Formats: sequence, C-alpha cells, structure tokens
Amino acid sequence: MNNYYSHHPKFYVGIDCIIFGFNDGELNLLLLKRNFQPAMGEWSLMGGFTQENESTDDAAKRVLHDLTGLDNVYMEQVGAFGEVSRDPGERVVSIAYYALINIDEYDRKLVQQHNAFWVNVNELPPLIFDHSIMVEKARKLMQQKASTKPIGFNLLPKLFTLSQLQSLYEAIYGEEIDKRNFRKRVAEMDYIEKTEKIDKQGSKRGAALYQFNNKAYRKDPKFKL
Amino acid sequence: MNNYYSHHPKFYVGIDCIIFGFNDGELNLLLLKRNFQPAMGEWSLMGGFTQENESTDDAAKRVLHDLTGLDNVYMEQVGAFGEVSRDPGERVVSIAYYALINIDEYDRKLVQQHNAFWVNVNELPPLIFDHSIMVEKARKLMQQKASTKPIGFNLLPKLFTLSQLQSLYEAIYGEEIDKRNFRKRVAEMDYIEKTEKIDKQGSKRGAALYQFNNKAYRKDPKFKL
DNA sequence: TCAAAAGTGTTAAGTTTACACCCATGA
DNA sequence: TCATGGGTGTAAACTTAACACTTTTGA
Repeated sequence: MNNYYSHHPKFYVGIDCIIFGFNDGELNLLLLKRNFQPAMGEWSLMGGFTQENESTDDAAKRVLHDLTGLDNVYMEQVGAFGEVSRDPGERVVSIAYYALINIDEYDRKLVQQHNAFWVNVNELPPLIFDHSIMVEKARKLMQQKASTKPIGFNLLPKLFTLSQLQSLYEAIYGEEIDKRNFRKRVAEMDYIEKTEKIDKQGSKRGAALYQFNNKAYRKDPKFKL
Repeated sequence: MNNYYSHHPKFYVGIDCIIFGFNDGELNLLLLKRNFQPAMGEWSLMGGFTQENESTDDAAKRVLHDLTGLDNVYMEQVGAFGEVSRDPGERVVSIAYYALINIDEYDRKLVQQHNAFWVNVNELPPLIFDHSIMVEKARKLMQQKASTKPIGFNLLPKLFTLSQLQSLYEAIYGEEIDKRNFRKRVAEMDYIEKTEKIDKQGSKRGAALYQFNNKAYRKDPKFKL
C-alpha cells in the first residue's frame, strides 16, 4: 500500500437528502424536527455519514432508506458543500442529494420515529447549517431537470390524471400553466399513455387515468416532461 | 468540543480541476502528463487535497493557482465523486471544479514545471481514475451554463472580434452557427459593446473589436451568451 | 339544479432558421 | 487582381401564448 497522500488531512463526509414529495397540489419536503444532537429541536434535512465500504451515492441511498424504507428511488447529486465552519461542531464536507418519492409509498412508522414531517416548499422553516442553501440549489436543479427529462413521474402514483400532472408541474415551476396548451403538449408525448381506467376521487365527472411508459420514452428523441 | 460524529470514518477530500482554454478556434483542456506518483507517466487533471483551514472552493482556487498562477478565475463546482475504489491506492472522495481561463494570461513556467499541456477537448487521451467522467460532466455543465449565462467571455481576451466569439460558441456547442443569425443576436445584447478599435491580425480587411460589459449585463433581465 | 372539475381548437405573436452577396485589404 | 475573412437583411417555418365554452355527475 502506498502512502502518497498521508500528509493530507481527512474529513467526515456527510450526506444530506432533500426529499421531495407531491400531495394535494403541493410540493413538499420531508424535514426532521431533530430529536437528537447536535442542534436538537431545530429543523434539518435527513443526513448521515459516508462509511468506509460504500460510495457516496450508496450512502445517500442508505440514508434515504433509513428514513423512508424505500429503495430504487430517483436521486441526483446536488453537489458538495465544503465551507470550513458549515457545521459549527466539527469539520464536515457534506454532499447533498435530492430524491423524488411517491408520497403514497413511504414507511410512515420510520418517518414518525425520526420525527420527520412533510413541509410545503414555499413555507420552509429556517434550517440548520447550510441546509437552506442546499434546498435552494436542489430546487433549481430539479426544476431544470424536470424541464428536459421525465422525472416528474417519480412524484406521482403509477396512474394519474392530467389535472394531477399539470398541478405537479405548476408546483415544480412555481407558475400556472394554461390547461389547453398543457394537454396539447401531453397529447404529443406518446410515452404518456391514456388508460381505460377512470379516477372518481378527484371529481364528480371522473377523469381519465394516464401512465408513463418509460420504454416508449427512451426511443423518443425529443424531451420535455 | 462535542464528538457526536466520532464513530464515523474520515476521508481524504481531493480536488480536481477541469481547466478550459480557447485558442485558434479550439477548446482545450490543461492536462498533466504526470511526472509524480501515483500513476506517473499517465494523463490526469490537475488535482490536490483539501486542507484543514480552507473550504473546498478555496482549495480549488489554490490548486488552480498552483498550476497557472491565476487568481479570480471563473470556477464552478462539477460535483463530488465518491466511488469506493475510484482511486485504487487510497479512498479519496474528490470534488471536481471547472475553470475558464484566458489562454493568454497564465504562467507558462509553472505549467511547464508541472508538465502540463493544452489538449483539444475532442482529442483527449485516456485519463487516470474517473477523470474522464469528470471531464464529460464538466463539459455538459459548462455548455449548459454558457447557453444561459455570459461565461464565455472568461475564455476570451478583453477585446475580441465577432468571429472569435462565434468560433468560441461553435467550439462550446460542438456545432456550426449561422454567421448572420449569430451577429443579429449579438447586436441585440447591449452588454456586448463595439469599440473603436480594429483587429488587424485576423484578416486583411480588419475586424471591429468588441468588449463584454458586465454592468450592462446585470441589469438585463434576458440572458443567452 | 347547481357547483366543480373534465375536456376540447383556433388564431395571433414571437422566435428560429435558412439563405447569398458585396466589401476592404494585403500579398 | 485575387484570395481571405468581414459585414449585412428578408422571408418562411415553426413554436408559443392567449383565450371560453360545453360536459358530466354527485350532492
């Protein structure tokens, strides 16, 4: 074993997760009201530390799994946060990831144990350390990605109505979308497939349920949604 | 001092720099033909390690300065690279940054000492570890950024001709641009200012020299270039 | 019967693309 | 005088944005 690097210092490599969920027309984040030290009682992202035997991507998956019980979740790295005193207790270089989860599927017991709550992205409390900066960067990145890749479907159930899809994108972009223009665009995307099923919850009349067909998408040279 | 984290492992936090330069219509990277261990003799990015007293952003600036002698350079973080065996010798979590430098201004002696060379981005040799992946990600990110923010000017001298500007963007996007459409767009951007000066190097006739006015830009609600 | 969400096309405005010739100059 | 890069405008194609009414049905 060489030791070319041994005169350099080592650091904790933290992981912080910005967990997006969508419910009732609102984009939410899953945040901890910390019932542990440090910064007990304050709001923060779910976090953890990279271990010897795992990549940082795997660490992020583990941290997400520990809170939600979920695997195979869509995650993207937001970036590394390396200010010297970002964590006032110890030097920690943290890597932030965002995750898009289907709000129907997570493990509610685990979330309760961690004292975690869904909070509307437009009504976030102050967060510890640089977590608010991480959230801002994650939102921009996710918004950007959602405008060119079909990642939004990760936030919806397998079957969804066009109204749900529209209100999701309105929440992501933070602006209203014209219903007819929206539906016209969706109609051109043959990887968004109308099913025979009808949703009766959302309205008296009932709305057609659609599904995202990932195979059909991959062949498509265009993007958007 | 608390020790909430003390049961977690620590890691080297590496820094790797993707250094872009533009010369004679070509987009180039400044790469090391390594004259030191590990991986002596192979090609790599310029790198270093985060120290106790510096943020990762500062470490990146230092690493860039050590090679080029330059300060106040445009840099952006590309992301963290945390695969367990990405460096086969030791566990290193590395953070990649890209930099845009004016190819006229760097310190040639320092570059020579480091055995570094400008290599066309389209003719890159194999690089050590995951450096080729870093480069790919940096190129995409830079291209993306260049399409919405006026970062390209960092790669040009203060005064430049429209032909230079066009060939720069052709190199960044990897595709040809129509001359008349390009100039029409530039004419609409009042933060790209025509000067009285004339360049006589590039052509017999001479071409008007332009400059980027950053103050004019900041007021402008539009973007592009 | 009425409130509430579902569903449906057309036109105008704006943006993007394609395209060809004359100009000035140094060699 | 001619080869080289500098400089210039218009029309067609395409994309985006604006806009209002009818349908269904459960309460």
